[in-house]
Amino acid sequence: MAVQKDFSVDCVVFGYHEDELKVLLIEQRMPETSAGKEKRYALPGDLVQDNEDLDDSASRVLKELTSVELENAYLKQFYTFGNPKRVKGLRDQQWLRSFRQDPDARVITVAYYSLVKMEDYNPVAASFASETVWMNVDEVPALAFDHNTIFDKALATLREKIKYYPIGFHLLPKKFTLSQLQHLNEVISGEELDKRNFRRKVQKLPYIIPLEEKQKGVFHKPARLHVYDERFKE
Amino acid sequence: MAVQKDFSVDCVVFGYHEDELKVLLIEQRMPETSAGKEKRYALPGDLVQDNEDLDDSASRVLKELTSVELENAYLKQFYTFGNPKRVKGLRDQQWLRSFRQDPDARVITVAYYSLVKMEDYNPVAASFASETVWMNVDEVPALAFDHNTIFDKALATLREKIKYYPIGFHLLPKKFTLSQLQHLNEVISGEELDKRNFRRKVQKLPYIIPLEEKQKGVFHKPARLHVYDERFKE
DNA sequence: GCAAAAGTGTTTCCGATACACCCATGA
DNA sequence: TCATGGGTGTATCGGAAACACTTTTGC
Repeated sequence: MAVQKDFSVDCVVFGYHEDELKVLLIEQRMPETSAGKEKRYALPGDLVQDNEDLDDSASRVLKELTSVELENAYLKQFYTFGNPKRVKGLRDQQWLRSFRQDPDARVITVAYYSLVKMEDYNPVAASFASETVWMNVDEVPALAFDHNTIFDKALATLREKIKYYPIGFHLLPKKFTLSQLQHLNEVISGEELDKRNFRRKVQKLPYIIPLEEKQKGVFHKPARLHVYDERFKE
Repeated sequence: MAVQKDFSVDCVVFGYHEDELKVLLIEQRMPETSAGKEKRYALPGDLVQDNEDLDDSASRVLKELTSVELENAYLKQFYTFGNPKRVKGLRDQQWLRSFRQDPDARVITVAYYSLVKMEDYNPVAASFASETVWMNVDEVPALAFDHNTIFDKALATLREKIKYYPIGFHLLPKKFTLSQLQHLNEVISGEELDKRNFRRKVQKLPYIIPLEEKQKGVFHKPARLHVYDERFKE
């Protein structure tokens, strides 16, 4: 008899807060009988349901996490992981035996990455997790299954993509200042940018729209706000 | 009882010959009882075997097609297709019922694209296909399953990638002329390039090595040959 | 000698870089 | 009034683009 097979999706959800790039992790609830009781984190994900398309499955995972309708979330498939041993670790097996119908199934997972505006976002614990946290991307601990591999590839993909395409906006509030945008770019690319050159270049872009509105309640000269013209959404 | 599931890989194999970009298709052998008897083409692909990694599966498909050891073939995963209806067309079902154990299984397919040197390549009919052909990418007919969607995305991915990364070499003979390289770039990108500017730029690249050798037996001034330094392989 | 493609330099333009000071606000 | 980040202009450099003629070979 052939090995039982299953499909899942996993989502690498990026956010940005206080000049730091974050990723959303769930704390994996371990079974009572489990040996190690320390916390363990995983990427949010789930089995693909019968008759459910892959993109819909990823959207559902995201939606269940936030209990918010994220009508326009940026969510892209980026890679599929199918190593036959990817769910065969000891603790992975313990978890699967408690929470999955077919713990011995071979599971390949289609991975998505998502960029969200953290302030719109209110993640809640899903049924199979006890807690969600935003973790600094530099401080991601050892994760369940092959999720470190998935996360690393997601981050590399994001960095690669942002070199050529202006997708960073999805991480910022609707109205943002040019400094916020610059810091975001610096954090993701890891390079410092010259303020004047950056502003000149950005202001030339057709999809960055300056508003008349200014920041309020700040401790210094208030910055002009800008919006991203969503019609350019890739 | 849940729907039976299966994984497959499909390969979009690109080649280049006489200034035209080609794709390798297999003629799908239809069952005797089949209604329509006309030819139908499909991308090469197969089910992923138990305990076989995805990349290995794609390599195997490529190798079976050519019966040649392609030690260094350029072969990259690019997208996964999992629409629940993707194998539910009438002719698709006829084919599956004749050639697959679980014709009703839901199959998601991990798609790869490959760049090969056509002159090294000697594709043979695999057991499930009667013939293979190199088809001009502009003349690809209606294919089996969702293979037109897969092909379109592969071509888009190739065009996108080649904008920034020098992967075209994998399509050319080991020793090539700068004109061949220029034409290749023009065909893939769809844009004409200035000869002098192109040559200046290319000669500055560290991974294009000029040889002392020249073309022979041509009807005009023989061009200098160049090689791609494989150490730069992406 | 002619057809066919190879090969070669210079000028112009534009975007990328480097760099330092004044401004508006809340405390 | 001061601390904080916001906002601005110019000169230089280097790569990108435009452009036409001579060379080598086989026939």
